[in-house]
Amino acid sequence: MVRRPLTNPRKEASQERSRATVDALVEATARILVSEGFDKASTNRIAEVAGVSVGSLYQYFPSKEALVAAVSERHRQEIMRLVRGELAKVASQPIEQGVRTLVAVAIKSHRIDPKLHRVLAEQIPRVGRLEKVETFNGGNYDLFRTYLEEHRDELCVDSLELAAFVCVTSIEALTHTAVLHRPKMLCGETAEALIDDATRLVVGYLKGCELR
Amino acid sequence: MVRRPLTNPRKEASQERSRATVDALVEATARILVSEGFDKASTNRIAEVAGVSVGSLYQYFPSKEALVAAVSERHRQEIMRLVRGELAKVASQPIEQGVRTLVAVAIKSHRIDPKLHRVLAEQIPRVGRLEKVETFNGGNYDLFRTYLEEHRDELCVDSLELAAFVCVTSIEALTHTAVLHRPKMLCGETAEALIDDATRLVVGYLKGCELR
DNA sequence: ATTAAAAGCGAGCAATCGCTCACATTATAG
DNA sequence: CTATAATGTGAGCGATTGCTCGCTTTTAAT
Repeated sequence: MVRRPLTNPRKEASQERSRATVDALVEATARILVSEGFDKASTNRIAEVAGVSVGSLYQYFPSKEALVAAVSERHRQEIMRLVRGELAKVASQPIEQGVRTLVAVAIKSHRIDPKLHRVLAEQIPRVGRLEKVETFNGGNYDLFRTYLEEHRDELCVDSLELAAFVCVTSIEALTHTAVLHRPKMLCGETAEALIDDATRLVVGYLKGCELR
Repeated sequence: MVRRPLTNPRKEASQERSRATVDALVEATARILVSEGFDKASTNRIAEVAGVSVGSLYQYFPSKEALVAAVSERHRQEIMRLVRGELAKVASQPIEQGVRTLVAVAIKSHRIDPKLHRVLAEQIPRVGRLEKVETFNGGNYDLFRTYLEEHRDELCVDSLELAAFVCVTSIEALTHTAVLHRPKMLCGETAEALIDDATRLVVGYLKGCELR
């Protein structure tokens, strides 16, 4: 059996020209996802918008899924960069203030590219290699867990593992749902009310021992 | 301009035979969604599995979307029926016990048909007439809000509206994520720990005044 | 028995999709 | 300059999709 010479191999971009092509493709995919939706993001259309040929597209991305995954990954990393930075700042602050900052940054992270965030959350079928796109929190659990460990003495919970899950999941859900489905909730003083309550929810849980 | 005689009109099933056809179609759609995924759920395949012809399918459902929407709606109503029933039982119980029961029922509701629930949550592109599928909580906010109103004196929150949002969103996210992405968390005593913590999270928020 | 409406059928059309491949162009090395 | 690799091209294939329409069968009413 003979290996086909050089047909399939999806290459890694090495020269500068090809790097630009790859960037254009990812960027075009993101733009189409936002402006036309997932259905309309066909490989032909992506290539057209990117200003390259379909052939070139398939030199760097083995499938349409791979392109969407690249867009999703880029977005996830932007969010992680923001969260990581903010978490470093509040590392030494007490729980009360730290959590409040994190709630604020959670909202902020949903505003990096809200339209893309929405499409990624609502229109992408999590299947095949898109299965692990899941939530954008993968690494956030560990980050927050580490933060909690450094404040162990302030806390009143049995398991930091479980606590991190409860806090991150709740904050993510509250901010995600608010931004996507309750836009009014983030206008004017209502936004403050949400941040207040979300903070109280989480801090009360982390510090309150009186119950059980 | 002449109206086409009887071509498009997607009819409401009136005779008994056609009712069976409609049921078979919805059931087939659900089965395919679960066993083969959204992509494979083509109208031709749905009709084949249902044991009817594509023509019959289009007599009752104007599009593939409509079929998926019907499946989603059926699932949503099953959940609502469960929640509504349980909420009636705890209506007169104190917050502490009521919330605990509701957390339990939230988990239970995710187990009505977990595989279908997962497909509906992860693979269905929320677009067109599927846009309002959203979460399965639409009516739950109001239900829970009513419950809170009847226990106003036990609570320590500014806005019941906001409180209902915070509680329902958190409980839904915690149970949803646990069932779908943390199956181990619901085995043995870990399940109790999650229920304990989720309850403490919500109750502490609803009753705790000491903070701010 | 006659008739008309209701329900069911399925071959097949038009459109689209993801993707390939034979070829052209551009860059790099000797 | 020449050779070779890297990069880019786009017509178009094969498969699939959502859906239509002319037709048959079943049911209910007269």
